[in-house]
Amino acid sequence: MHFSHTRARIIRSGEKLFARYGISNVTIRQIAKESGVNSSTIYYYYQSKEDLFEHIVNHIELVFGEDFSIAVEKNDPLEQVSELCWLFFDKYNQNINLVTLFLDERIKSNQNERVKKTIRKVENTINEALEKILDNCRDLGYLKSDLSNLVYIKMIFGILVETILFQKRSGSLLKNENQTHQFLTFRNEAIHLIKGILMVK
Amino acid sequence: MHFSHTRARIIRSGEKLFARYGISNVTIRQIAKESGVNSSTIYYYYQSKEDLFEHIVNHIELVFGEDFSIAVEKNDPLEQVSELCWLFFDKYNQNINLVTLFLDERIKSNQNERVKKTIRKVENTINEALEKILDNCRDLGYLKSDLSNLVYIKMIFGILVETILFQKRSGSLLKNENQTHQFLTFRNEAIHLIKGILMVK
Amino acid sequence: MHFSHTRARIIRSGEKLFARYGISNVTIRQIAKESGVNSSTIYYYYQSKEDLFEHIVNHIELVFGEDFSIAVEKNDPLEQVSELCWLFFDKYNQNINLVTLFLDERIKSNQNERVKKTIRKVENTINEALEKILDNCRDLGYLKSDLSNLVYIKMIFGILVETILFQKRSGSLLKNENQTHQFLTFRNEAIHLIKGILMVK
Amino acid sequence: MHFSHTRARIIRSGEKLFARYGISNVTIRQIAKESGVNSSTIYYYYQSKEDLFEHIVNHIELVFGEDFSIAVEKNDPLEQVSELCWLFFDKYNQNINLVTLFLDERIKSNQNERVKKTIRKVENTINEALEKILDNCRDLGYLKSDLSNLVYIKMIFGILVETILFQKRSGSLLKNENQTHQFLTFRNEAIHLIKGILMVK
DNA sequence: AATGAATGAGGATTCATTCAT
DNA sequence: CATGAATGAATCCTCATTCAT
Repeated sequence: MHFSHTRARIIRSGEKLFARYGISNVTIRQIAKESGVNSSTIYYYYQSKEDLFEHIVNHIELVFGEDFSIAVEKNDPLEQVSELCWLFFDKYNQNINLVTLFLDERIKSNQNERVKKTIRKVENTINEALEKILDNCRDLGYLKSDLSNLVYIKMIFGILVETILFQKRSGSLLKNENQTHQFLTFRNEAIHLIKGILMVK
Repeated sequence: MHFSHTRARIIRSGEKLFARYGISNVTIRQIAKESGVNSSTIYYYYQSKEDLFEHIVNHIELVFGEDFSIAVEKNDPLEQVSELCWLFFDKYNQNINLVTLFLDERIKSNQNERVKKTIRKVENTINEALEKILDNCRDLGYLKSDLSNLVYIKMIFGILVETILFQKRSGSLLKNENQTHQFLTFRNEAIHLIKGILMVK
Repeated sequence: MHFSHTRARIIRSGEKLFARYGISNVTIRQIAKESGVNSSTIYYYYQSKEDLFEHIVNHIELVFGEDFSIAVEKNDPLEQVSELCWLFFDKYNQNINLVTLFLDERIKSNQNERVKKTIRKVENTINEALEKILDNCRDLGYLKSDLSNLVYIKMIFGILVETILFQKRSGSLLKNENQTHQFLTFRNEAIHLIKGILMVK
Repeated sequence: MHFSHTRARIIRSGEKLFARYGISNVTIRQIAKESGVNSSTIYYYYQSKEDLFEHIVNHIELVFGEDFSIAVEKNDPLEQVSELCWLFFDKYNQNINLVTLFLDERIKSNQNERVKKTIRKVENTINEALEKILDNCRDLGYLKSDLSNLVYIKMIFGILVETILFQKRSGSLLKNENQTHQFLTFRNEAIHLIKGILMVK
C-alpha cells in the first residue's frame, strides 16, 4: 500500500493530541488508543516518539508550503496583503491542529533541532512574502515612514497570530453561526487595520 | 521571615527551569539540584509539583500587577501607550524567565485552571490599560476609524509579543553592546509604529 | 533439495551471531537482516528462536562427531594424542563460530535441555577418545602415576581450551602471517607439553 | 548508614542471579523480588542494570585481589603452586556465585569494557603469581624443558578451571559427605598432577 | 527545617511471534 | 516460499511522592 491507512490514522491522532497537550504530555499509548492501533504498531512505522513528532511537524511545512507566494501574484499590494492574511486564516480553519502546533512550537525554547528548523522555514516563507509586499507598497508611494520592513512584518505577523489565538481560546470555530460570524467580522477588521497601516502615504 | 531563604531559592530555580523547559520537562529533582536542596525539602514547602508551579506562575501576576495603570496617568495618550510599551519591555528585561513563562503558558491550551486564570488576569490588566488609552485617543480626535478597540488592542499586543520573541530568539539581551543597541533600536521602531497608527486622524 | 539455500543462510547467520553475542542478545530480526530474509521467513523454517538455536547447536555435534575416534587409529598413543589435539585445533579453524558457541554454552548453567545434552555428548566423544588413549599409554608402560584417568583428561581438555581462548582473545586467526606463526608455535608447545606429561614412565 | 543493608541484599541477589543466568537473562524485577525490595529501589542505588552488574563484577576483583602473592611467600615453589591452587579452590567454595560469574564472563566475547578489564586484571593477578613460581622452579633446576612459561601457565589455569567446572556441573559442593570427599580427592589429584609436571628435571 | 530511603504507577521501547496474502 | 503488517507481553527506567528520622 502506498499510503498506509494505519500510518495516516497514527499521524492524524498524533497531530491532534500533540497540538492539544504538547509532546511530553502525550503518551504513545494515548496516540495508539486514539488511532485504534496497538502501541507497538506505532513503533513499526516510526522509530520513536520523537520521530513521530518530527514527521507530524514536517506536515506543517507542507501546509504552509508554497501558497504564500501566490498572494504576491495579485496586482495591488494591498490586495496582496489581504490575500496573504486570508490564506493564513484558511490554513488555520483547515488544519487547526497543525497551526496550533506551529504556534506552540514557535515560542518554545528548548526543542528538537529539526522541529526548530521547520518552524523557521515556515516563518521565513511568510516573511519573504511580506517583504515583497512591503517593497511593492513602497514602490507605489505608500509606507512613507522611515521604519524598517522588519517592524511592519512583525506587526502584521503579530496581529495575525493574536487573531488566531483569540479565536482558538474562544473555542472551536464552528460552534454556532453567531460565533462564526463574529470571528469573520473580527478577521475582517484585522485585515482592514493592516491595510490601513500600509496605505499611509 | 515569612519568606524563607530556601523557599526563595526553590522558586528562583523553578522559575528558570520551568521557563526554559516547560513544566513536564522539568523534574522535581532537577529543581532540587539547581536550588541546592533535597527534593523532599521541596515537598516540605509545596504540596506538589503543580502547587510549586502555581506559586511560580502567581509571581507573574505580581510582576505585571499594578504598573500598567501608572502608564495611564500620563497626559497624552500617545505618551501613555509609549510608557506602557516601555513598561512591558522593562518587565521582560528584569524577569526574562517569568515573562517567557507567561508567553509560553499563554498559548498552551490544556492547563491548570489556576494558571489559566492568572494568565487571563495579566492579559486583562494590559488590555484594560490599553482600552483606556484607546478611549483617550478617540477623545482627542485620533483613531477616527470605525474599527473596534479590540483589533487595536490585539495589534499592539501582537507587536509587543513579536518584538520580545524576536529578541528572545536572537539570544540573551546582554551579549554585547552592539546587540543591545540593535534591540533598543528595534523596540523604538515598534513603539513609533504603534504611535503612528494611533495618531491617525 | 532437502537443505534449502535460505535455510542454509539462516543457519549460517544464526551461527555467527549467536556465537558472537549469545542467544539472548541476538534478535530474530538481526538474524533476518544478516541472512537477507524477512523475519517471518525464519518462522517458516523454524518454530521459534529456541528451535533455531537448537538446530544450530546440533551442528556442533556434526562438527565434533566421529573424527576423534580416527585419532585412536594411529599406532602410538603419543601420536594419537597429538592427532586428537590437531583435530581439535582444526575444528576451531574451520568452524570458529561453532566452537566458540560450544565453549560458551559449555560453562553456562541454565539452558535448554537439548543444548545441554549436545554439549555433553560432544564432551563425551572427546573424553572417550582420551580415555582410550590414556589406557594405551598405560599399556605401553607410560603414565605410571597412580592418578586417575579423569585428571589427565581434564588436564588435556583444559590446556586445549585455554589454547583456543588465548587465540580467540588475541584476535582472529588470520590477521597476519606473524600472528598465524605465533599461534602455530604456541599450539605446538601445548601439544609437546601434553605429550611430555603422558610419556613419563 | 555506612554499608546499607539494602545495598548488600541487592548485590547478593544480583550476584546469584547473574551468575546463574547471565546478565541479559535476569530482569531487574527478578533481582528486586529475590532481594525483597522494590525494583525502583535498585535504581536508587545503581544507575542502571549495567551499572549494578559492573559493581558486582568489581567484587570479583576484591575476591581475587591480593591473596595469590601470599602463595609465593612459601619456600618451595612446589609448595607455592600447591598453595595457589588451594587458594583458588577456596575462593570458589566461599564465593561460588562470583567465581562462576568470572568463568562465564571470561569466555564471552562481546561485553562491557569495564567488565572485560576486571576479568583481565584477575587473570593477570594469577598469571603473575604463576610466572614467579615457574621462575623459581627453573632456579631450582626443575622444568628443564625448553617450553615457554606461557604454556605452563595455560596448562595450570586450564586444569584448575576444569576442576571447578567438573564440580560445578556435578552439583553444589555440599550435597553430602560422600560427594564432598569425592571432590576433595579430585582436587588433590589435580594438584598432584600439576606438581608432578613442574617437578620434572 | 531538612533529608535519605523507599515505592507505585506509568512511560517508552523491544521483541518473539502470528496471520493474511 | 516468502513477506509486510500487526500485536501482547515484558523490560528497563523515571518520577512524583511519602515517611521515618
